[in-house]
Amino acid sequence: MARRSDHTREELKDLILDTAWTIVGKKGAEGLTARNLATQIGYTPGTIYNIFKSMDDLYLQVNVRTLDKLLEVLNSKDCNDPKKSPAQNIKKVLGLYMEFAREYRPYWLMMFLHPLPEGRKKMGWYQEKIDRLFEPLENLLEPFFSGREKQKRKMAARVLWSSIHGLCLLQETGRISLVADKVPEAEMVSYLVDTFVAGIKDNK
Amino acid sequence: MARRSDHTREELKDLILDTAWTIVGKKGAEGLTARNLATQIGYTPGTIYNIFKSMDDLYLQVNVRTLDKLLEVLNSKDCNDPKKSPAQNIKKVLGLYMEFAREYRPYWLMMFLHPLPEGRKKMGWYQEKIDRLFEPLENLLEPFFSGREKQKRKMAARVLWSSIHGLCLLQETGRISLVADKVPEAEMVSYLVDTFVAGIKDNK
DNA sequence: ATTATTATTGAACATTGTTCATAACAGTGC
DNA sequence: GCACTGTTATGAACAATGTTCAATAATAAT
Repeated sequence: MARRSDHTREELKDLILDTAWTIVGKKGAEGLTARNLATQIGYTPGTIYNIFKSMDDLYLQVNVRTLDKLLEVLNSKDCNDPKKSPAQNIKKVLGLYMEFAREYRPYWLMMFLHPLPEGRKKMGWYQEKIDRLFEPLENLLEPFFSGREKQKRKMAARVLWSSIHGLCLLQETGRISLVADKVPEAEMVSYLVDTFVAGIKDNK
Repeated sequence: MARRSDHTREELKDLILDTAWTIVGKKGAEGLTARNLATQIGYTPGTIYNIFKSMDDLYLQVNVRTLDKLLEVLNSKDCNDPKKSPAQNIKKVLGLYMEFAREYRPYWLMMFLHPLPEGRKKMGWYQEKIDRLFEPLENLLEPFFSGREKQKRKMAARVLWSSIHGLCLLQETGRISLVADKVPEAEMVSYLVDTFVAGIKDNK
């Protein structure tokens, strides 16, 4: 039996979350089971339930960590270089997104593919956090829209974001052989942005 | 005990598949369990394993059915109306895709979200079937590319398809509040196609 | 009828998440 | 030191998963 004073409640929470993080990194979301996790930290399944309401709760916390990392990346200075054209900055931010999806694949897949718990509607704070994913793009699209086209700009950001998101999903799940005939994915991002941006300009 | 001559092997396969289909429709992929299915057809779990190698095998067969339906829709005459502009036809086919995703949501989600079995790489025929999803778009994009730009046309089709796919995924999983401020999704499709097509023309 | 074949069964196993009475512990008061 | 109190970790137990496989029931063949 683990000594109950080995860790404070706070330490234990961190320990569980950290261990969960490395498990997901190594074996994916499927590998994150209560018993597996408990064994690794030298406790038993029940302990986890003293700290987290459920496994889904723990999954969510891992997702939050992933989301925070992603938001940090997308808000980096590199994506708002005044010396570069808007299109270049947009390419940069979308490229960073794609890079993140690959580098943190198991976490990223967990965030978007792993089954969600039922009562997910009550977590407004989580939704708001996710919605912040659009902000960098919205800002970068500013030069292309007038002040009263804010609505349209928001829509453009969401459509563009969905596009890159769809590309990543097909890429990372391997469900569809996207890069048929060996077209590098970076070229696809580039093509998407160039075409879309050109379309925005032209479509006014 | 069910009489062994109640159904031929072939009838049994159809019965299982049909029942599986309705279960997924009602309760989603999660509701499709061996025991649940077996009970509904008046047999026992073991019987399913006489017909299908595993539950994953059965999942795959359901996906095949879904995929066939989808391919049929996307290849309908409505998407190749010579009286309409290419952009209008493209809108039509993407709109049909989105409609399908909503109408057949549980099946569509199962196809793209449900965990895949490990040895999925060996099923070339399934991959080829999925790849046929791009064909309608590739054809509709023909007017915009010269004969020797076939490669580029393929890429454009994949990028555009991924875009609508990403939109649908975010929509149907409800993970992200895409339609913030009540922008109808049809408007987003319209905007995507108009912008993208305008970009193609301009970007040459 | 007897035998051979084959389809169906259902108990069994290894996994899940989850609960909860109980035991082990740390602290407090005397 | 001892008894009491409150917290924390436990691990057995429950339900439900996919899956296997010897036993059995139903049919076909002889």
